Amino acid sequence: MHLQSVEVSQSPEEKFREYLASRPRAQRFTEQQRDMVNYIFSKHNHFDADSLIEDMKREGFQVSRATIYRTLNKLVDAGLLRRLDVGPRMYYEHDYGYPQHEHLVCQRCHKMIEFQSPAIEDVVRDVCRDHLFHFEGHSFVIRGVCNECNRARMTKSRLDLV
Amino acid sequence: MHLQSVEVSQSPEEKFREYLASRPRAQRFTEQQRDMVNYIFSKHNHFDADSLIEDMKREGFQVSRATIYRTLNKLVDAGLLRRLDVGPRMYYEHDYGYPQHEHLVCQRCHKMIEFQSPAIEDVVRDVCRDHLFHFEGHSFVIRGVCNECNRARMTKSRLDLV
DNA sequence: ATTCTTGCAAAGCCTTTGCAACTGC
DNA sequence: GCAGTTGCAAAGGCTTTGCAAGAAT
Repeated sequence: MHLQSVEVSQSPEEKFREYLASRPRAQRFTEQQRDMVNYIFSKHNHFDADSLIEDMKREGFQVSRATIYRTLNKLVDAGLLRRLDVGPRMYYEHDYGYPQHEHLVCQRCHKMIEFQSPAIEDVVRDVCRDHLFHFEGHSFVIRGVCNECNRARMTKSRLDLV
Repeated sequence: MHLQSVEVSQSPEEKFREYLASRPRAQRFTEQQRDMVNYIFSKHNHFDADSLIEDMKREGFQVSRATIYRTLNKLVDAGLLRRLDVGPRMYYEHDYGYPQHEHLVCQRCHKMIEFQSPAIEDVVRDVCRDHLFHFEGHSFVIRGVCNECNRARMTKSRLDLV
């Protein structure tokens, strides 16, 4: 179901501490931040700020909306999370320890399916070279309806005919 | 600079009228809508709602924010415009009479550079087939810094060294 | 002790919407 | 004249932020 993880030498928590310590003015590592990093990296999910808040609260963690947003931004800066700018809200996913990939997004159930494509990496490299464009990142999203939702729809329309 | 246009048999205005007339309950074609269609298709630009309002007002057209938003949605439904979900606001570009393409987005000057890539079309087709995914659309955005901004930056840093 | 983080609520930003007046057909 | 459109201002949805209290180093 998931793509294969990449070898990493530090835990996400260690990597985040290192990032915080390396800032021009050292930033602090708090309990809530530690809980967030560990919670996020204990799962492999695409998530948004709201569902993270809801899930962590349900599991008994102390989290506030403002701190979630602030820490998510730091985690993106630190290279631990990737931001997926798809639709009206931001989604996040593991960056650290997880390979570059692209997404299929189902417009009915909002599931995200990951896939890897060397061909796309090639296109990115060639296009940036041709345009003397300094690459910083890319996002590739295919929108549509996943197999399950499609089957549900077909079953329903067959029933409608009866 | 631009990609080559595609042959079309109707004017954008005609195509929009046809779309409006074909709705379950026929919708009306108003003066402000006509002005918008003609204004938008008289230029080739990526634009957002705000800049469209500003530009049209500057050229003496009567436009209101609510109507701009409402009409942009209709133009997307009608297949005249494509919506580019990049960054915090929506951008729009011609769909009718313009070929499918992808974008490089400069993070300094926000310029969008278009490019076409058959390889990407192939990847889309293959991936959707493999995942039994019903394709509805895709978006591919490469983020980075364009050549001009890069040169400006390099010139500046050279000056800084003096 | 100092400086950063937190949490609340308020503000910001973009987009949508309720409603009364208006207008295309 | 009916049904859809407009324009205003208000509301909505998501994210950021000012500030006073609290915590990390």
